[in-house]
Amino acid sequence: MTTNENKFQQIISHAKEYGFVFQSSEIYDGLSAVYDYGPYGSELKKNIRDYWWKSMTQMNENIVGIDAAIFMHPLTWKASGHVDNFSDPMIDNRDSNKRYRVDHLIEGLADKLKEEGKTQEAESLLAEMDRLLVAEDYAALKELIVTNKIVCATGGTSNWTDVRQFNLMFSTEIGSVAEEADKIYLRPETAQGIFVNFLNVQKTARMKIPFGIAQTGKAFRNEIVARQFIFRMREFEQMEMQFFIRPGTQKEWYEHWKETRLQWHLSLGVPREKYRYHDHVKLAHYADAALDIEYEFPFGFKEVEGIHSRTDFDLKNHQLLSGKKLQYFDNEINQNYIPYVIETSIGLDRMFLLILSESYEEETLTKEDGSTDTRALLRIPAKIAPIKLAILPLTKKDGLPEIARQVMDECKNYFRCFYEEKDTIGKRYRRMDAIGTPFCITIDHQTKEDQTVTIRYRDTMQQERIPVSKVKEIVLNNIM
RNA sequence: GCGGAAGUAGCUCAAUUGGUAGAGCGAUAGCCUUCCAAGCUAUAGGUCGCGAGUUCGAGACUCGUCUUCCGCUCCA
Repeated sequence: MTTNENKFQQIISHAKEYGFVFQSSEIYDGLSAVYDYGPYGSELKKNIRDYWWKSMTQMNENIVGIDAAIFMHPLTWKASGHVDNFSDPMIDNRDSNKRYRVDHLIEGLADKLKEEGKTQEAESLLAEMDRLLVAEDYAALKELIVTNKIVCATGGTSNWTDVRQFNLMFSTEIGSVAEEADKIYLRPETAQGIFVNFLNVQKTARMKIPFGIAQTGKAFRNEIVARQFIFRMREFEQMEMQFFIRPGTQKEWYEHWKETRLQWHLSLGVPREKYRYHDHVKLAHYADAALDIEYEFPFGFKEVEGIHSRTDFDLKNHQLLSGKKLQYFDNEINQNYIPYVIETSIGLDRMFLLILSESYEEETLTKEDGSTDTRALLRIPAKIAPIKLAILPLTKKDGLPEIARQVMDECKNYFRCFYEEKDTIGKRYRRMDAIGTPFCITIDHQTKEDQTVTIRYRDTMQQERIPVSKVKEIVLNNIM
C-alpha cells in the first residue's frame, strides 16, 4: 500500500520532470484540478486518441465520427437531465461534516409531520420550500431549516453552514452585449453532441441501424473533490461512442461492447488481471444497465471506461423538448422507432494515466563491475510512444552527425524521431528510456565502412547490428 | 467543504539559539575518437509560495492567504 503510494508519487514527479504533465498556471500557484500536457505528454495523449479513433471508425464500417461544439443549446441539458438532477442546493453540518441536499432535509421533516398527522403543516412547509427553491433564495432556505429546528441525522446538532449551490456544470454567457446575454453551459459530457446530431449523421452518412457515432473532445465538470492528479479533472477529454440499435436488442449489444472494449484495452499489452468489470447496482436516471471497466491504478481499482445501456432516454427527451421527430424507419421490420443506445465512454486522461502507471518502472541494474545502478523507464507500447526512434551519432565528429542527419531526414516523414549528439551514449539511452522511446540507433565509425548501425531496444537493452537501410522498415513494422 | 501536515534553484535537500541564501544531481556551452546516466572546464538559475505583523534585523517567530499531500464527505 505504502509502496504503491510512493510509486504514484514517483509517476507524478516523472510526468513533470520529463515534460508529460504540468499543473495548470503553475507560475500563479496553479489552478486546482486542472493540468496541462507538455511536449511528450501531448504526443502520447494524441497517440492514444488516434489509436482509439482508428479502432472505432476505421476498423468498423458502421461507425462514423463527428466533432460537435462544446457550446450547446441550453435545452440540451434540460433534456439530458443535467440541469434538474445535478444542480441542487446543498448544506453542510459543521459538527458531523455531513452534507445534505436542502430539499431532502426539508422533505424529511415534512414526512415526519405527516406521520404525526400534521398534514397541513407539512404541505405549507413544502410549498414554502418550493417557492424559495424557484426564487433561489438560499438565505431564506437556511432560515427555514433553522426555524423548523431541523437537526443533523448523524450528529443531532443544527450547526449548519450557509446553503450553497453545487452546480456540477460550468456556466458562461453567450452574446456579446450583456443585456442580450444568455446563460449557457460548457458540456459536462460529449454524448449530447452525438444525440442532437443523430438525424443529421444518419441521413447524410446514410447509416443503417445498428450503427455508431464516435467523438472525442473536452468536457467540463465542477468536481466536488478534485484530487488524484489527472484522474479527476475539471476539464478533461472523453472518447465516446454511441451505438444506435433496435429496441429489444440492447442486451446482446451491451454484452458485445463490454467484451469488445476490454479487448481494446488488452491490445495495448496490459495484463487481463489488471482489469475488472464493475456492474452498477444503482443505475443513473438514463440507464437500464451499466458497468465500469476498472484498472488497478497504484491507488486501487478505478473506473477508466463506462459501458451504459442508455435506452431511448436521450433521444426521447430531445424529441420531446425540440418537437423534432428523432426516429428511424427500419425496413426489415417495417417499423418506425426511437433507437436504443449503448454507450462506450472512456476518459482519455484516465487512459493516459493508465498507460503511465502500467509502463513506469524503476529498474535496478547490475553493472559489469558489480555495482548497481537504477534506470527509470516507460515501457509504453511502441504504437503509442511519443517518440518512436532516437538517432544518435556516437561522436559529434568524423562525419557521423552527417550520416545521422540523413537517417533522420529519411524517417521523420513517417514517424516521430529525435536527434541527439550531446553527452555519452549511455546517458542518451537513459534519457530516451525515461520518455519511453522504444528504439535507438547509434551511428559509429563502422557505419562509414559497411552501412550498418546499432539498434538498441528499450525494454531489454539488447543491441544488434542492422543495415541502415532497414531502420525505417523495422520501426514501421513495430508501430503499425 | 471540514480536520491534519508541508511549501528554500528544474529535482533532492542544507543554512549554528532570528544576523539579509549553499551543495549534489539536472540544464546550457565547450573539451575528451565516448555503446548503457557518476571524466574535465565554464555558465545560467532563487525578491526563501504570496501578503502583512513582531524585531535594529526573519528563510527561520505570529496571523492571513494560495497551492500541494493525507484523512472525512461527495461523484453522471
